[in-house]
Parts: sequence; structure tokens; C-alpha cells
Amino acid sequence: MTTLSANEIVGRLKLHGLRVTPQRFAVYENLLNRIDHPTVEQLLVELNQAGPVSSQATIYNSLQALREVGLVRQVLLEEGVVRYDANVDPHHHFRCHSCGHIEDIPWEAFHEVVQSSLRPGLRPDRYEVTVMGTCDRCQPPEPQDAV
Amino acid sequence: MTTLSANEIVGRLKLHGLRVTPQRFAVYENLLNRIDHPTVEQLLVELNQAGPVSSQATIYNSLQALREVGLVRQVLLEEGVVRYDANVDPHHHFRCHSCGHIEDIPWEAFHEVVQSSLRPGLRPDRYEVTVMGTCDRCQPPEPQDAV
DNA sequence: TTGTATTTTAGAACTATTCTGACTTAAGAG
DNA sequence: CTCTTAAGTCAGAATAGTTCTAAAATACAA
Ligand SMILES: [Mn+2]
Ligand SMILES: [Mn+2]
Ligand SMILES: [Zn+2]
Ligand SMILES: [Zn+2]
Repeated sequence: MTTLSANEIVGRLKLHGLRVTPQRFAVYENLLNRIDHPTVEQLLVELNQAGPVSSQATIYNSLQALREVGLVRQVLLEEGVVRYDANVDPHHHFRCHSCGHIEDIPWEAFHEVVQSSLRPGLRPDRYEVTVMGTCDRCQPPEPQDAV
Repeated sequence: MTTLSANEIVGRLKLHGLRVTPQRFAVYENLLNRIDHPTVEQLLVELNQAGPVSSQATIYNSLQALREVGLVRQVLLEEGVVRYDANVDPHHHFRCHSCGHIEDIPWEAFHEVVQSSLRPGLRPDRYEVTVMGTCDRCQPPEPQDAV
């Protein structure tokens, strides 16, 4: 989450062979500066809030280009909702089904569990845990109890 | 995976307050008898293979009804692909990114890992592990080795 | 059997995403 | 710089998965 400078963002794009257009820059910069895993619609609204920056088609194009070089990934947690994430380091996700809040779960949280637990024959090379539950702000009306 | 008799299937539907129509029965029965997590399209083709059984709209309707009473669940593993599963017991999924084969991973495989590994404040009530890798039939071109 | 709320269905509508093709631009070469 | 052109942008059309509509059919309780 360390905020990247404009130069660093440009550097990353060029490093991956992407031309630096204002639209592409804006999409990536915006995605880097938020932790909420936005949808295309949300990106579109926020980017064009203070005057037009990017068309819808270009946001789709930019996300696709960024995805192809591995700077951005999709996150699929809900049916019919595609979210985008500029955190491409392996990690997991938590989703509050009360308020919809989504947050990252560090990769280390489920350390090494998977590799050892699969049946022989399956060669895992990636895995991801999705946890659904209730976040801090949405605790259900329970009186008092601990884990 | 124990094959259910027609009577048992009817019983389940009624138990959940669903009327037993030929279409709804066929959708649920088909889903119970396969382990491949089919899409709507695949269900449509297979159900109507030997003469018309159910329209597309009715398959969507049936799946929605079955889902609402908890007899069927969706499985989201790939972008833009919604799959259905009549196994509603908690379990995880493996997906071979070579052939697309999908298989269940028993719930016990990752027993108790999650509950203990989350930050305080989050109350998990469901979680799911998605493992991507290579299945038996798609082992990469390695010379010789055994399991 | 009958009555009625539910279900089925073809086709229309809707929605997220991709495509099209004319125009614009980033950036390397000279 | 200026030129050149492959790459990018964008409005609108097209596509695809899903839901809606409303008329006809039907499950099932009485
Ligand atoms: Mn994330
Ligand atoms: Mn399954
Ligand atoms: Zn919440
Ligand atoms: Zn395979």
C-alpha cells in the first residue's frame, strides 16, 4: 500500500512494455491507491468525477492490458461481480456479507496448508482462500462471547 | 454421490416446499448424478438431448428455486463462467488449468486452518479454498517419476 | 373434480463486456 | 524538433449470459 510516485507508476508501465497514456496511467494509479477492489463501474465513476478522463471502453482496454502484463488481477467473490486488484502478490480475501466490505488476508495466514493436504495426482501451483463472514463494523447482535 | 431414487428426489423437493414439476425434477436429478459442476448451457444440452425436456428459461428458474432452498449452489472458479453443484455440503474445489477438469476437495482437507488464522475483528462463518493446478491426466512433460 | 397459485415458455429486455472502425497519440528514428 | 506509424482512444454497434413478461399449462389441496 506504499503510495507510488507518478514516476514509479510510469516506470512500471514501461517496464512491462506498455505505452503510458493518460487513461492507462489513471486507471492503474487509481487502482493502486485503493484497497476496496472496485468494479469497472466504480472505476469509471471515480475517474471521471472531475471531468472526463477515460471512456468505459478504454477502462476495459486498460484493465485488460494491465492484466496481461501481470500488474492487475481480477477478483471473483460474488456472482456477476468482477472486481479488480492492483495487489498482485499472492493473498486471500475476506468478504463481509453484511456490508460487502472486502479486505485482503495476508498470504502467510494459511501458510503451507494446501500443498500437503491434496490427494496424490493433483499438482497445485496456485490456491486462494475466500472467507465470508462479518467484519468489525457489522458484528451481529450477540451479547458477550469470545472465540 | 450415492445415487438417489426418484422417490428420494421428490421427497427432497417437497421437503423444501418446492412443487415437483418434470422440469425441476430433471434439473435436480441431472445435477445430482454428475460431478462435473456443469454450466446452464451444459445442463440445457444434456437435458434436451433425447427430446425436449426443459426450456432455457426454466432451467434458470429451476436452478434459482433449488438454490433458494439450499439444494443447489453456484460455483465460481473462472471469470464469466457460472457452474452449479448439487453437493451443498461444505467443500473446496480443484481446477486443472490445462484441461479444465474440476473436482471436489473434501472439507476435512484444510481442517480448522482458517478459524485460527484471521485477524481479530473478523468473524468467519464460511470459507472456501480454490486450488488451481494440473490434474493426473495433464501432468507436464516431465521425463520419469512416480507419485 | 375443481380452483387457483405456481410454473413453463418463447421471445423481449436487460446488462456486462467486447468489437468496429475512424480518429488520435506516444514515442522511437532521423 | 519533426516525422512516422504502431498502438491507443472512443462512441456506438454487437454479443452473450441472464432476467423479465405475460399468456398458456399444470401441480396439488380441497
Ligand atoms: Mn486483494
Ligand atoms: Mn463441488
Ligand atoms: Zn461489514
Ligand atoms: Zn487436467
